[in-house]
Amino acid sequence: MERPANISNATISRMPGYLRYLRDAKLVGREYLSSSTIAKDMAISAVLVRKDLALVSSVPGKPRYGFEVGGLIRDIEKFLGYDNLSAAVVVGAGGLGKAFLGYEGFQNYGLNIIAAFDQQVREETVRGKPVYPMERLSSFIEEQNIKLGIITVPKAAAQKVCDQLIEAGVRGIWNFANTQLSVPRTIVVKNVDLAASLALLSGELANLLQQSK
Amino acid sequence: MERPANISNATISRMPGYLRYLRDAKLVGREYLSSSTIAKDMAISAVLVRKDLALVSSVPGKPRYGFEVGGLIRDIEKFLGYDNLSAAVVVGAGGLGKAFLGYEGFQNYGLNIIAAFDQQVREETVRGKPVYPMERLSSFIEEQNIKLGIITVPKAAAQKVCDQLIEAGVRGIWNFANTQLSVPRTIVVKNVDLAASLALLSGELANLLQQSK
DNA sequence: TAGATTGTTAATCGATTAACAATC
DNA sequence: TAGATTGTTAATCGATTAACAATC
Repeated sequence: MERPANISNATISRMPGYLRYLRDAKLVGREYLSSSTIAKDMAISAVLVRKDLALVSSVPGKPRYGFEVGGLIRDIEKFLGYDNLSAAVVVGAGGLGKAFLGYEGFQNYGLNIIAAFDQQVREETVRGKPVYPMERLSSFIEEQNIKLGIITVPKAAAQKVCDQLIEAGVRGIWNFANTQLSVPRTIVVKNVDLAASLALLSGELANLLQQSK
Repeated sequence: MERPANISNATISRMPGYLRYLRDAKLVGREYLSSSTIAKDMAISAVLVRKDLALVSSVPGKPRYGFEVGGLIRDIEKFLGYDNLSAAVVVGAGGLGKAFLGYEGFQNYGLNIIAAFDQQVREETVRGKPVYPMERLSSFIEEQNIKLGIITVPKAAAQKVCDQLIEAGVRGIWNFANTQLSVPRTIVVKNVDLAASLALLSGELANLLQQSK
C-alpha cells in the first residue's frame, strides 16, 4: 500500500468531503474543477484544497483547467481504501445499531456492515441483514475474518463488548457508546462524540439568541 | 449569560467529556480529583485539563487536593447550558431519526427532542414521542418556540427541510444528512460527518494491518 | 502571448506542551 | 515545614493562509 504516512489527520478527515462533492459534481457532468470552485462550494480555502488534493492525486492539476473530476474521485477512493470494502459488524441492535445495519449509505464510504449482534434478538433481520445473539459473536468474527467492530451498546456494556471483539480478532473499533474504552496499543479506537458536536452547536446558538435579544 | 466568548472550540468540545467523566467519578464517591488523575484517565495532558477547567470553574482548584467534583459538574453543566434543556425536533423518521427520538441519553447533554416529522408517518409514536407529518412542522415549531432542528432525512431532501426549519423560526441546525447546507449567516449549522471519523479509523486500521503482515 | 490556475515556500495563527513560580 | 498540585508564562508544534514563481 503506497498510502503516504505523513498525511495529517486534518487532511484525511476532509477527504470524504471532497469525495462526496466530486461525486455530485460528476453526476451533473462536470469534468474539470478548479481549486477555487471547490473551495467556494465547500466553504474552505483554495490553497487548502490544492494542498490536500496534491497529496492524494496521481496526476497534478492542470493550470488553466483545474483538476480532472473522474481521476480525482478514483484517487480519493483508492486513498481511503474504498476500492475494497471493509466488512464490519455492529454490536448492539438498539435504535442506533439498527439504523446503521439498515443504512446502505456506508457502502459509499467503504464500509459494509454484514451483521448485528445483541443479547436479545428481537428481530431476526433488519432490512435483510441478520441480527444474531451475542453467543455467536466470536465464531462469526473469526470465520468471516472481520477486522472492524462498531459498538452501539449502552455505556455500561461497552467495555465488555470491546474486550470480546478484540479477543475474537477485531483490530479497529468505532465506538458510539459514550465512554472511554481501554484497549491494547495495537488496537485502533475512534470515538464518535455527538455530545461534543452538540456542545459547539448549542454554544453558538446560545450566543446567537443572546445577541438577537 | 456570562459565558466567556474567548473559549476555543477545542476546549468547548472537550467539555462534555469532562462532564461525563466527572459524573461517573461522583457516582463512585470521588469528591476531589487532581488534573493529573483526570488527564491520565481521559488520555489527555494534565496542563490541558487545568487550562480547560480554569476557564469554566467558578472556584479555583486547590493545591494538594485538586478540583472539587460536584462544583465542577455544576459549573460545566451551566457552561454548556444544560441547566435549561433545549427543546428540539428531528426531521426524518428513518432509522437514525427514530433512534434519536427514542434515545433518552440526550437529556444528559442538554437536549430534549420532543417530536419527529416525516413525509410518511409509519408509526404515530416512538417510545412515547410523537411523529407528525411534515405539514405540521411549521406550526409546531412556531407554537413550541423551537430553536433547534435535527436533520436526518436523505441528502436529496435536506436543503428543502433546512429551508422549512429556518422559515419556521429554527436558528440552529444539527445536520446528519451528508451534504453541505446553505443557510443565511444568522443560522448556526453543525454537520456531523461520520464519514470523516470513519476515514481516520480505516486509515489507521489499514496501516496497522499492513504492519502486522 | 496573456491569463488563469497550479504548486511551493514563507508567514501567521491557534492549540498544546514545557517550565516553573505560587499556594495551600 | 515539605510536598503535591495549581495557574501562568514562554516555547513548541501543527495546521492554515499569504505570497508568488512556475506552467499550460
